[in-house]
Amino acid sequence: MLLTSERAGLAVKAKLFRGLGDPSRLSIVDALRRGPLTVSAMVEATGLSQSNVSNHLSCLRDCSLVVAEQAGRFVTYHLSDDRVGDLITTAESLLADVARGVYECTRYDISRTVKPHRR
Amino acid sequence: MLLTSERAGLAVKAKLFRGLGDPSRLSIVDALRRGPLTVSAMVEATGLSQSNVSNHLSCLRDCSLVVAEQAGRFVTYHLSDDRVGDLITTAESLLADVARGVYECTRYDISRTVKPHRR
DNA sequence: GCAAGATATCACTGTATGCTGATGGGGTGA
DNA sequence: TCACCCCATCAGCATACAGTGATATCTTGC
Repeated sequence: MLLTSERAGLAVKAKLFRGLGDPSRLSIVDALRRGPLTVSAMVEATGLSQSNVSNHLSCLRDCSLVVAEQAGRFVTYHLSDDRVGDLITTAESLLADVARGVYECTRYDISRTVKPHRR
Repeated sequence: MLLTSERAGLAVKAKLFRGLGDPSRLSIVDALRRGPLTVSAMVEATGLSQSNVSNHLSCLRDCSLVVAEQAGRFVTYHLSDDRVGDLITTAESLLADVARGVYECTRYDISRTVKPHRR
């Protein structure tokens, strides 16, 4: 049986993974792997609505996965730590071998991709 | 704007992270890092209900994150790939530095830990 | 000061998904 | 073959959470 401290540790780890476990958020983090971006650049890059991107950024910022820097009217975001990108890299490597299995996993809605905002 | 192929890639990656993004599933995977376990051993280790563990295993199995082996009445599970454990290790390393931020992230319900099954 | 642009916030809604309890199925030993 | 484990499956329920649209906040240039 798990100890309370173990439970808490697991919860935090799960939250970290969950932070990356949404297609929209992941697309944001993924875009930031190539370098810092402003919010509007991310809106452009991901095709998500501005409020949606901003909401996700709020979450990622609270979680210390990204860091914001105000520059005039613009706010530039970058990844807080190289290991955030490392997680994605490792995931890609793993998926190169087991992607089919993950793709066919029916527990999560397979149609759920990054949904571009109309307009 | 994202291409369709990029969208699909992101969706699969997100699903992988999401697989690890639930405290109950993560507790199962985490337990398996120390070696193969039967379902009943996982029920014992995590404190989750049998059906709950089995449901999560079904998902993890479909996603090729764990592998099942029948041995008599028992079914033994082990991680499909070392990189699954690597993801958790990297996450732990990262969290050693930014855990407070993740912990305080309010977008996800902070009270959501591994919920032991009564009885 | 004011208009315009960039970003953040908020309430609301629909839906995905985690948990449960009951049941089914398959293997095993007596 | 029959009782007993071990595990899988399924329907139902409750709820967390992603997306939207409207609005607020902040900055800059005029």
